[in-house]
Amino acid sequence: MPELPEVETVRRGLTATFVGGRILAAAAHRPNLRFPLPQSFAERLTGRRVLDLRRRAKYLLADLDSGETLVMHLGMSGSFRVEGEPVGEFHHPRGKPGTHDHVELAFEGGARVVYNDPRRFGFMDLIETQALERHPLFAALGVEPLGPDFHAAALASVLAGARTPLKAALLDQRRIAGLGNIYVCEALHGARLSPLRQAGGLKPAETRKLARAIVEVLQAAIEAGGSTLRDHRQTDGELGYFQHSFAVYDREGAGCGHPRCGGMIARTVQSGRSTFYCATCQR
DNA sequence: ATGTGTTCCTGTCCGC
DNA sequence: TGCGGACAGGAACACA
Repeated sequence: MPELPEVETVRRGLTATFVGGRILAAAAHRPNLRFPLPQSFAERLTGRRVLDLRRRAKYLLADLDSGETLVMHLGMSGSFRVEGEPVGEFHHPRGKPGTHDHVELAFEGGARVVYNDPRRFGFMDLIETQALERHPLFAALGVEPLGPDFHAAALASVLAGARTPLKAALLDQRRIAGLGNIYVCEALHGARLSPLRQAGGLKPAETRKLARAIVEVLQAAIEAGGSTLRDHRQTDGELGYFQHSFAVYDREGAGCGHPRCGGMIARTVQSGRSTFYCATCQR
């Protein structure tokens, strides 16, 4: 599910509860998500204060006063919700957790944060904060598209020489980190570039258009609370609504929205995943 | 080194 | 209404 805008939306929604908050109790209702949860997961969270809640690519990072960081990835279907509950208690209506509620955190003051993930492609880990950047999960991640280091030259540099299709290159988290299937399709449409183009073959003007389109679509999506196809919820349960602004994603057969184009949105498959684009104006 | 296909898991939707 | 197949926001992994 969640790409950069959805994860950023979740980060903002959890900040009031997490940052400065103390975890009074933690519970894992199963030993694994996509991967096994780390040793003594609940114990290492219990009693900890959260110093900061950050995002890197599609990862949420909660820095703890123990020197460890709780790393959270939402996979395809992960979501968080915040509920008020009696302090330190996990009280379930029928005496057991809700369907696909896998991890719960009870905060001082009564807030209860629940991680739900039907497909269980998400995962959590506890990693020494000071060693995060060297950890295999993060060491190879590419440039942060909403960060200060992202501009046309940076994009040109990570695409240089790549003979893979533009679509695949933009999905590659080692080149640029945080884009997924939706926002790659949307950004390529915004830049009027074909997803089938060879990634290393863009002209400078095309690279500039693409860099701008990426930033614009991500910012607009964050403004809208992300996109809800099925699972994504903001932490208060509200839907995202950027899906109403899609130009191409899941819009096969619809008209292209670019002025005077008149083309029709097509769907094709690239490396096993749907690509939506306008073959008339995306060249 | 680089590229593509398969896999993990559950749920939903569509056609018959 | 039921059933099978396709498909879904990710990304590690195995292979050509």
